[in-house]
Amino acid sequence: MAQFVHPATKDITLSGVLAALADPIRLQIIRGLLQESGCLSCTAASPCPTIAKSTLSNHFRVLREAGLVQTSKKGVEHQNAVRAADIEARFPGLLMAILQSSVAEAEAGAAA
Amino acid sequence: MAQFVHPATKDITLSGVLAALADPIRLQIIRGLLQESGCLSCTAASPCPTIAKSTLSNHFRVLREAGLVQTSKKGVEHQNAVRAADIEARFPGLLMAILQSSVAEAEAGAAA
DNA sequence: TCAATAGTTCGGAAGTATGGGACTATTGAA
DNA sequence: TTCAATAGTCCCATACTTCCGAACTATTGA
Repeated sequence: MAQFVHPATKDITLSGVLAALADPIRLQIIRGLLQESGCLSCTAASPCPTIAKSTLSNHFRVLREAGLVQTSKKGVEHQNAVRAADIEARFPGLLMAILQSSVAEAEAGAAA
Repeated sequence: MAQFVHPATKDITLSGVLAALADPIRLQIIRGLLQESGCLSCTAASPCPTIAKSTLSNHFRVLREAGLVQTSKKGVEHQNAVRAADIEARFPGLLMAILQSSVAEAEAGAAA
């Protein structure tokens, strides 16, 4: 297993990023990671405890392959961090706009 | 068939928008529509002539249901327009950020 | 060495995309 | 009115992805 395959910054695709963030669970994972200033284990980053481990593992694989998170093995856990700087370098403003939209949507939903 | 069902502005979801734009073909359709200042027929908006009509129709259905385009019947054709103002009202800056990222990606690809 | 914990991988069920062909609706000509 | 042409949609079969449970691997600690 060793280390995971992460795409280079230049290999991050817009479609990949959008597809990864189109899933509400994955978007929440990213939001959670950013709130905790990065570095959470997979289960700690799960937005909802009923999700099966295998499903969660799959979500993290998608996020890794999209270039959104960097995973490194640390003992028995995996440390996950958002590659915010890489995303910003490749697609300036994109991640911020999506996260702000996510907040806007949550607020509108709460107000309704 | 009459008119199509378009979601209200407040019913546009972030996941729906991201999922719709995660497909490169649909993203190109949106870019094409915006370049032509809206209003293109379905086949005219197709980025590539080899796509089957049924597939194209399906892409437009996804875009409509996501709230990204407004389709109205005009004679034998369908007029498609991007709901830029609605998207901007619901998710300020989002569409612009995605489109700019799309341009950035195309330029980086061309430079490589 | 054995148990516990954190993730990954495998396999089946359910949902989703693609494209071919048939269908509907409008237009224009005979 | 009737017929052909054109623009899209609907239906179906095939192929691919997603989700979850179960089995597996790797690390830690007793």
